[in-house]
Amino acid sequence: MTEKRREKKADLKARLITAGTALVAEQGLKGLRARDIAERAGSALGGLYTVFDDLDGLVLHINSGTLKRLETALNAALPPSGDIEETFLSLSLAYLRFALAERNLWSALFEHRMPEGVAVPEWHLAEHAFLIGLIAPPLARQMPDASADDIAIRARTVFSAVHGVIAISLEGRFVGITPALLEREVAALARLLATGLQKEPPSRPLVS
Amino acid sequence: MTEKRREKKADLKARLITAGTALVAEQGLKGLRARDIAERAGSALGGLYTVFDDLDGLVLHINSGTLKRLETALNAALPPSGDIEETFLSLSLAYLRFALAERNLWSALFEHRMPEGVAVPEWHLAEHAFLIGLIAPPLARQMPDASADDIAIRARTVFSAVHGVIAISLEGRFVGITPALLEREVAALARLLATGLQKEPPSRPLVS
DNA sequence: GCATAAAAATGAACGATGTTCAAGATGTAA
DNA sequence: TTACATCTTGAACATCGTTCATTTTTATGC
Repeated sequence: MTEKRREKKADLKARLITAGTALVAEQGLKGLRARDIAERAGSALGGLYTVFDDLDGLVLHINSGTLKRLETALNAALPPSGDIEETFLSLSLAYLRFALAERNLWSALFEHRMPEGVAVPEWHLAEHAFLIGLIAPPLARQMPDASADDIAIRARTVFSAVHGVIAISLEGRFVGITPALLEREVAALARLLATGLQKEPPSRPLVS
Repeated sequence: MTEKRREKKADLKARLITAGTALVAEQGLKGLRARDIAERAGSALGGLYTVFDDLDGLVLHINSGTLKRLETALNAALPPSGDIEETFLSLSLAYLRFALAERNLWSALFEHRMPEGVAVPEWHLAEHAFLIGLIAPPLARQMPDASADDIAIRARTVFSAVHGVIAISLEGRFVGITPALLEREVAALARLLATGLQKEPPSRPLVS
């Protein structure tokens, strides 16, 4: 029965992620402390480092859980029709509501930085792919001549634009904006993106 | 001559900001250390705390300088015509180039967070206003019935959308994208925003 | 069951960090 | 020059992430 060891380790890992998630939700990523996590998870300080290489490893797993919940929320918001305008609008507003509901955890997705020179592991990068997967299909219908790569890039642009509006707003860097107005802006942008972003003619020269 | 004291203090402050700016440019905001700053500025460690309350105060001033350079760069990119499409396109590409040229300093603008519960000081929030001021005038011409507040909000949406595309790309969270393709996406978005974001009819209901 | 070896959990200790403050250095004014 | 006020300094402190010798727990052989 070497299985008991596996179970204990898996249990500790789960408890650490749960504790870390709760702490990020309460105090934000900046307030996350190894000692607090260990205490909350009912383990010794060193226990954390038997499961993860360092705090960044734990944060990656916290963010992984947040991404899974985001995926669930966005999938639930997908309209059955597949109409691009309806889809973008519904996804954008669902994204906004998720960001508001899980503010600190959502922020942690984008605030977290690996140490200088250390890359985000491949398995975690791949977890972001579903976002493109949600946006690309209706977009592809509207860009019949575009390659799959171009559609993926354009889908990323669509996501990034909506994300930018929400992120800048919730960061509170500019003048504040009411939730209702933020919804209005997100909706307006989503509608515009749904109808306007045809494939750019590659030959059209840019302003230098 | 109590002036000599003022000068020395102002000189120290300038040296600290210069040193901090250089260090952020070289190693990013995460790599910024009080001891490194003091050493490079030729002051004792404690000197930093005679000028600033804490490191956040210094970062605010570093970011302030970055914003001023950004303002200069964007003003230089303003086309004489005042045409909205030309303006948005030119501003967006200038913003992208600034972000690429001063990557770490530009990142610091948005990465930096005040400690839990501490607000960004008013004087620094106000320094972001020029961005709205650049975008609002051509937008106002296209939204003759909109209030000044609505135009400011819409201008912020325009900035945020372009910023989002650039930020997500430079964060490298999704699959990488070449600089040329990023320019293409930014240009496509800028053009779309220039022509498409009319004032939203306030009565139009949103999808629930 | 018991003894023994292997593995894992523990928390004191380490190095690095931001910040403070008593002591010394420097500037101001008579 | 002297006496006072002010500023500068860097050792000391508190707190952080991380390590690792020690202790405890688990697995194995008889």
